[in-house]
Order: sequence, then C-alpha cells, then structure tokens
Amino acid sequence: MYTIGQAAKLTGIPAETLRAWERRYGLTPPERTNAGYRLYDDAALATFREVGRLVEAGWKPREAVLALKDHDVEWLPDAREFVEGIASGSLDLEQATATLGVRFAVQPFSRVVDEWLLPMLGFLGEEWAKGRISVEQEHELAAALMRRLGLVFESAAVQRGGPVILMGLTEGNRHELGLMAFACIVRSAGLDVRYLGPDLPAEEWGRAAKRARPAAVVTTAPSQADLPQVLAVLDAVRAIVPDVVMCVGGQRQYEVGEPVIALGHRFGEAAHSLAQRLGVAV
Amino acid sequence: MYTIGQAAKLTGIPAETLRAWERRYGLTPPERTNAGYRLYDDAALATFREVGRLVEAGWKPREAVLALKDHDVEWLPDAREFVEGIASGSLDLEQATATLGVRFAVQPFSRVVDEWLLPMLGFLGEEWAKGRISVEQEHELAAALMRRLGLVFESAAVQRGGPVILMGLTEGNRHELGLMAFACIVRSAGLDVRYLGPDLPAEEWGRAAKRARPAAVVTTAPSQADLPQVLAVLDAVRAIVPDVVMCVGGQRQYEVGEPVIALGHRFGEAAHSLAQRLGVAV
DNA sequence: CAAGGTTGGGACAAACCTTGTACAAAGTCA
DNA sequence: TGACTTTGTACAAGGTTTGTCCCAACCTTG
Repeated sequence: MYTIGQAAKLTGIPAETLRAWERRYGLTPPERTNAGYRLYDDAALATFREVGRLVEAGWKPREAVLALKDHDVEWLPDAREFVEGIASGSLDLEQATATLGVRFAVQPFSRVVDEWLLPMLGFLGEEWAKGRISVEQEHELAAALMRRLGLVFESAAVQRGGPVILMGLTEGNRHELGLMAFACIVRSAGLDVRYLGPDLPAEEWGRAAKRARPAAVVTTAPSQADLPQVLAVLDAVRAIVPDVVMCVGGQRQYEVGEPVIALGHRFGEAAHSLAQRLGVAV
Repeated sequence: MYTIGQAAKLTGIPAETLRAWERRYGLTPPERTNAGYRLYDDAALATFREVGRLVEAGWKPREAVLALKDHDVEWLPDAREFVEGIASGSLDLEQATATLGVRFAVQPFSRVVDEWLLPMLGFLGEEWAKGRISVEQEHELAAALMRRLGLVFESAAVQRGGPVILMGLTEGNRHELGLMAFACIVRSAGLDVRYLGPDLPAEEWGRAAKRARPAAVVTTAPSQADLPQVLAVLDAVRAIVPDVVMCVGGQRQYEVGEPVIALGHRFGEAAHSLAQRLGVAV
C-alpha cells in the first residue's frame, strides 16, 4: 500500500492532480488509515497510469476517467483468463470487446496485438482443440473482434499514391483475425492496404493484382493445407507483377520457403520491416 | 466520446471547419455535455473523415453532405451506377464507401438500407451472374461494407436486460451484408442483438440458444439450398426455447412457411414489427 | 519535540469550448 | 467583366475545465 506521495512518485502524476481526479470524477476512492491518510494499492496505481496515458494522448481527464470506469481495466484480463472466460461462459463479450477499444486507445495498437491478441488467438486454438470452446462461441468472438479491428482499420489515415499492398486469405482459409490485425498496423503506418477478405482462389488474386498493381502481397498459412495455396497465389500474382514482394504469416509461415518472406510473430516489427522493404518511411 | 479538439486532431480537419459544417449543412449534430460541449463518437469521426475524403477528391462540401441528404435524389439509379462503377473498375472503393457513410450520417439508417443498400446488393448479384463482377471485387466490396456496418453496429447503444435476439447465417451461407444491416437497425432500436456470424451449423445454433436464451432468432435464406438449413436451425433452437420467434430474410424467405416469419424486403418496418412482437417499445 | 507528509477546500491562470460575426480567396453565373 | 455565393479561417466576448498552488490543521516518524 502506498501513500499519496509515493503514488505520485511512482506514477509521475502530481499528488494534487490525483486528489483533484478523485474529488472531481470520483476516481478510485482509496482506503484510508484511521487518521484519514489515503492508501493506494497496485491496481489503483495501474489505473492512474492508464488515465495518465490517455490524458497524454489528448483525452480530457473527465472522458478518460469515465471511459476507464465504464470498461474497468480489471475487466480485460490477460489473454489466458480471457479465453478461460469464454470457455466457461462467464465473460460478457460485449463489455470485454468494448474494453478492448479503450485498450487500443491506452496502448500502442501493435503492442496490444503482439502482447494480447495473438497470444489470445493461440490459447483459443488450444481450447478449441480440446473441445472446450464451441464453434458458435468462436464465431461470435471472431465477428466481434473483426468489428473492433474494422474500427481501427477505418480510422487509420491512408496516403494514396504510395505502394499498394494486397492482403487477403487463400482459398479455404477463413481465419481473418490475425491478418486483419496486421492490416490495421500496416495501414496505421500510412500505407495503402487493400483488404480482399477470406477464401480467395489463386486466379482471383491474379485478377486483383491486375487491378491494383501491388508492390507487396500478404497472406497467411495457419495450416499445412494452406501451403500449396500460398504458392499458387505467388505464381498468379507474379504473372502480373513479376517483382512483387510476398509475405506470409500464420503458424506454418516458415514452411513456405523462398522467395516468400515469413513475417514472424511480432506484427509491430513485421510491419516495420515490410515498410522498409518497400522503401517507405514510417 | 471525443471533444471537438480531439475530433479535429484525429480526423485532421480543423475544429472551426467541423463547426462550420455542422452549422451550414447540419452534419451530425453531436451530443452535448451539460455545459454544452460537443461530444462525438466513432461513427461521427468516420463521417468527418469520409466528408474530408470526398472534399479532397474534388467534391464540394455542400454537395458531399446536402446532395446526399436531399429528398429529390434518385436512389435507385445511384445504386445502379455504383455497381456499374465497380464492374468497370472506374470506381474508387474508398470514395464509394465514403458516400455511403455520409448517407448513414444524414439519413435515417434504415432508409439508406431499404432504398440504397438492398437494391445495390440486388444489382450486384445480377452483374455477378452475368460475369461482369469478379469474385475478388465482390469480396473486397463486401469486406469494406462489413467494416462500415460494423462501425454502426458498435456505436449503437444497447440496453442489456431486455429480450435477446440471435442473428447469424446457416451452414453454407456466407452472405452477411443483408443480415448485418438488419442487425444494425434492430440494435439501434436498443435491442440486445447477438451476432453470431456466417456459416453456422444447426447444432451450433442449439448451443448458442442454450447460452443466450433468445426471445427471437433471425437468419436469411438467399438461395433454395438454404431452406432445409433454416428449418434445421428452427428445430435446434426450439428444442431449447420452445416458444422462440424465428424470422427469416433473403430472396427465398417466403418459401420457408409457418411458423417462420418472413421479414419482407423493407428492413425498417421489419425491425419495427419484430420489436412489437417482442413487446418492446421503440 | 521537530521535521516533513497529508488533509480538505478555496482560488486562479491557462487551456479549451461556446456562439456569433466577419472576411478574404476562390468559384459561379449572367 | 462584375455581382453573387461558397468556404475555410479568424476573432471577440464569455463560459467551463483542469492542473497547480496555498493554507491551517492534523498525522507520522525519528
């Protein structure tokens, strides 16, 4: 437990400000000693830091506090707890995804993806394999997350005129979430991403390439069955744009081999290196 | 929620300009705080970006907003032109969805769906049948429209505690757009819609019903092949909730028959009558 | 006990937002 | 061409929000 001065030192927010936040917006009324001294716990400090980050990002403190109160930080548990909540049915999906929106505002998007979304998808796959998550649960979650990511995608500013990047899934592949997250990151960096959607046959990739003349093409290979599809897409696109850069993500990305580039499992860095390869400053 | 300064920073449009647009064209009168401060949500920000995009592309702001709002605008030719533009490749998808977004902001959402989106989907199907629209074009458009509708879905206020409505597509059916538009309308009316996504087998509908205890279930039957699936879903859900209300949309909705309710092709009215049937005031 | 931290509340300047009016640059039209 | 409209931006006067400061009284620690 910390007194207000210690809390101020640890969070970097002046004690007067912490008191003002409590007085004005009712932010985390702390426990008190017998004499009336405030005593904060670690959760309170975490909340202060979250509010601080939002304020630093330009939010009005009132709005920041309200947002964090509505979607209590405690409510977005770590990835494993989240999946556990889905499996047991104890998680309110509506509230959890709304909280994710606040998360996106508090932390850099790519960090949330690398440290939360991708691990979460991994756990989800495990639990699904064990039969602890039903198809309909997985569907509903995927749809909700796609909407959240779509919000980020739409709010990213694009600079037209630069190199075009085509993203989509190969025939038979419908696992959109990872790719969409990557698309959001790349688009947030200002690149012109064209998102084609799931389950697209190789010849359609050729048509898309003819229309868009992409500098790069990104897809994923979550299972072994996707590998030949990825190569087919490579052929189809290369027939139109011979020197196109092709990148691939997903569990089996390293099994595709030259000249396809594996993106790795850290999307922030992957997006960065993709931008560099295309000669675009980020 | 964002203040006007925040909105200006996030959209890149000066606050004075946002106020001028509101004053001159009535663009998205926002909520206000007690003190009169404007508060914008994500959908409003999307609209601003869309108008900005149109202005950047050479539209006049007045036309970008008012022309899309005026009553004497012919909707159907416009939807046809839209599809024509997609087919010929002369239409910029970003710009096209931008006009749709502005319409959502200045017209009742259900009217835009009834008079523009649904006819447009009809034309799109026709051209697709004629081979004038490729699969990848249709995919990319569908993904973009789903993102835009998802934005509406997410920014619609929900009142938990009321009757739950389950929406999704039956096994093999992946035509999400119509259903998603309907989901947006119903959710905007304050009802608790759970959107399950496409391609869900009947037994999974049963599982979802066990979790959510829905008062109503909505799906679509765009082709004849979907009819048996719809009946299978009805059986599966009724095994859990015997007196559930089941509604169906899509081209073949009238061929399902009792006790399934056909929604008709005017979603505004359909949503209204669904709400009435559930005893909810809208 | 002394020194330093904490309590509440009031006060205040800076930053932000409000409405209304004004104006220059650019476009439109007869 | 000249008159008129449109549009982005600017400014003034006034209200709101917010970080910070002050202060007398109280608490904790050495």
